[in-house]
Amino acid sequence: METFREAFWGTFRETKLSSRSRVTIRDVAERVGVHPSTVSRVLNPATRGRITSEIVARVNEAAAELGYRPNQTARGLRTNRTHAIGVLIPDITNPLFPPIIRGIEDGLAAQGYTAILGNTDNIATRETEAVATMRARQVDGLILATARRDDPIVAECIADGLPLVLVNRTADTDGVSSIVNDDALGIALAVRHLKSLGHTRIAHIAGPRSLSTGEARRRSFLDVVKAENLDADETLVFETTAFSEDEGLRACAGLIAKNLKFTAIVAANDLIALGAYEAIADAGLTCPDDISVTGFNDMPFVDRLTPPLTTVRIPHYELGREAARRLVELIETPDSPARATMLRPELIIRGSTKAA
Amino acid sequence: METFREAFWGTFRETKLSSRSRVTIRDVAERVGVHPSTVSRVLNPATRGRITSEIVARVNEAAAELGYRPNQTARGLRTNRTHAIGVLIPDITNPLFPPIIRGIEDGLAAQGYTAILGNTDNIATRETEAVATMRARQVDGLILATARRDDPIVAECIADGLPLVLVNRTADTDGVSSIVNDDALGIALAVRHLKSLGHTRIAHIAGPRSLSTGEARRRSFLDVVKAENLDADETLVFETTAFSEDEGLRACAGLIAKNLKFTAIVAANDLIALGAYEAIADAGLTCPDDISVTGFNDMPFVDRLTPPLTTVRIPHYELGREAARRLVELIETPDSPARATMLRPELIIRGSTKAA
DNA sequence: ACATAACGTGCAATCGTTTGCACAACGAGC
DNA sequence: GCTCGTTGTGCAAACGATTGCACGTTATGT
Repeated sequence: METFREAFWGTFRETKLSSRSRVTIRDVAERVGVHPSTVSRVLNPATRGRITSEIVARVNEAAAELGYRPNQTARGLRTNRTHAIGVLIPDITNPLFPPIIRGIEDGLAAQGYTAILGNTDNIATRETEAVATMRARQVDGLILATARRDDPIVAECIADGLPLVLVNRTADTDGVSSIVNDDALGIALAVRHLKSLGHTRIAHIAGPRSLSTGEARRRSFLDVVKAENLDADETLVFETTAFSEDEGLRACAGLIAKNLKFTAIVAANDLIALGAYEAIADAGLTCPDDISVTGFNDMPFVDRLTPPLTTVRIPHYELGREAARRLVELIETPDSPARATMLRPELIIRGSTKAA
Repeated sequence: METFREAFWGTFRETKLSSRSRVTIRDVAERVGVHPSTVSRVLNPATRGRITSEIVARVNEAAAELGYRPNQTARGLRTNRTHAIGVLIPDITNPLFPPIIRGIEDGLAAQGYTAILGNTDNIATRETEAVATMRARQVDGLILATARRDDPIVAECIADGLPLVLVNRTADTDGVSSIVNDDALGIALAVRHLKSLGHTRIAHIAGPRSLSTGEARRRSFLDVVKAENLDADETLVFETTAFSEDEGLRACAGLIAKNLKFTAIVAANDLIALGAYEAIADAGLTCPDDISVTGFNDMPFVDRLTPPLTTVRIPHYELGREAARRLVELIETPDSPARATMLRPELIIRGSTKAA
């Protein structure tokens, strides 16, 4: 019987050899003639110093020869650290997100972490489900680009002590780290630009108030319009249910239909601005001759539109990169405090705005 | 001493409880009063049938009450399956890729797998490094959007028996599964469209020959031009070193400078077409009045350019989705054969092409 | 009613690493 | 030359789940 098992395991090993994660720390140890733990210590920079340099050399050599690759799964089980980070975004095909994600990935990779991505389409159930999946995978932390102002997931993570950083959008919950752009400043730049062009009746197509970006931009719009002594007519603010082109179209069409005599629109983001472009064309008007439009985000390719979109540029890549850096800090420095960071936006003046 | 350890572990457990993967299969087992293996069997759909339904119910209840979440890391160590897939792409900020990635993720998620993303910027060293990282993480398979025609990584994966699917680009290696679009057909559609508009001298700005897309499109262009009895002048084909806007600009400028009297350009992809737009404008010409241009891919927003780009639409999302499906098949059906699949592209006629 | 099969559950080994502890061997101090 | 520190390694127990095997129970057939 023993011979059978021997044979079985023999072939099994062989099969495995020709396929997956074949060589283990044990194989390396055997070849060098030391204990597996010694190999482990050699491979770990922190404990390497405790081992005779000759053995270090021989272990490294053997590891290289055998093509040893540490098994992160096993390591993760033992250390309870996977060096994997869950990244939740609404939808990767929204052009706003790729640069942010790229920043996150670069930032994480630089520190030895990798990202596990999940698209949630802004659907709450998919969000909780995605978080569950990530946690089952034992991620060391989470970066959310999906936060709502009142977000149970954020609350849950904080309660559970799971390192968390919000990016792009933040939540009202306090004690949460976030990297967002300065929405208030961005809107102020846009409004002042329009004022300098002589516009006095400016409309705002706002995003959903359930999102920090929608609310902060709307709030700022109202404040700045007042501060700058422009027509502060609340009917000029139209609230959408999503930051989408369709909603922008619907909102702008509504605004035009009400015949409110505005000469400029501050859109809460670029997609809404795109919708506004359509609505303006549909109404037989032209941008910027009849109505000036500003966007928000400076998504790729909005400089190629007709007319090129005047918009508020936010540092997408840096947002992501900084979020990654912050999260790793949170993970590796046990009692680092939660901080909310705002990055500075910049107004990019193009062809969609002109003198009233 | 024992008391100290007790105390230590006590607090440790407590700390852990309030933070990470707290409740294990053992906790559930204890509460129900059964052996951990029984809990495991209940939780595994395949073995659940072997357990008394009353115990199944009690285990499920206890698991729910305790908020038990299986630890994928531990499971992966034991089963040697992580249900994680490595996805390598050149650069997520290239608008071509987000829809593909979205397709991949949706396809994987539908079958219980998750994607680990890596950007390689078409740099070989980053590719091998990324693959090493993925393999260290014990991914169950790889989807590559980064393949070159002659690609050592592809060869390595096949040699090692690591399930692999190429998407968008393929490799010359045989025995590899791939999901790509029908490049030859796409180019044929573009060329015939231009011929039908009366163009006879058509230029082609080709992509790198080291990539299957670059080579297949170039090859097809030459074939179709000949087959359709158009001017088959090899000097009308300009080869770039990358599928980028810069390269498109450079190539098109070169073509124009040589005064070759062509009236249309078939660009190997949309970014190259964008570069061509610039070069045409720089030369004081206009598209499509002086030169018609076709692209390839139908990236988001090319319908918003001036003029809107006539291009070959490839089914990005389906490409990704199908790649995911294929990979899972490869993983779960041991001896499923490698297949190369081509999806059908479609010509989208817009404003960048007009009668000669 | 008895032998046997089928069924349900427990036992223990295992996946590949890490790490606290124990313990040799060595040089140094007296 | 003996003890005491270092220093460098080995040992073995984890981490949390899966799974072949064994065993005790109950149902089945005659």
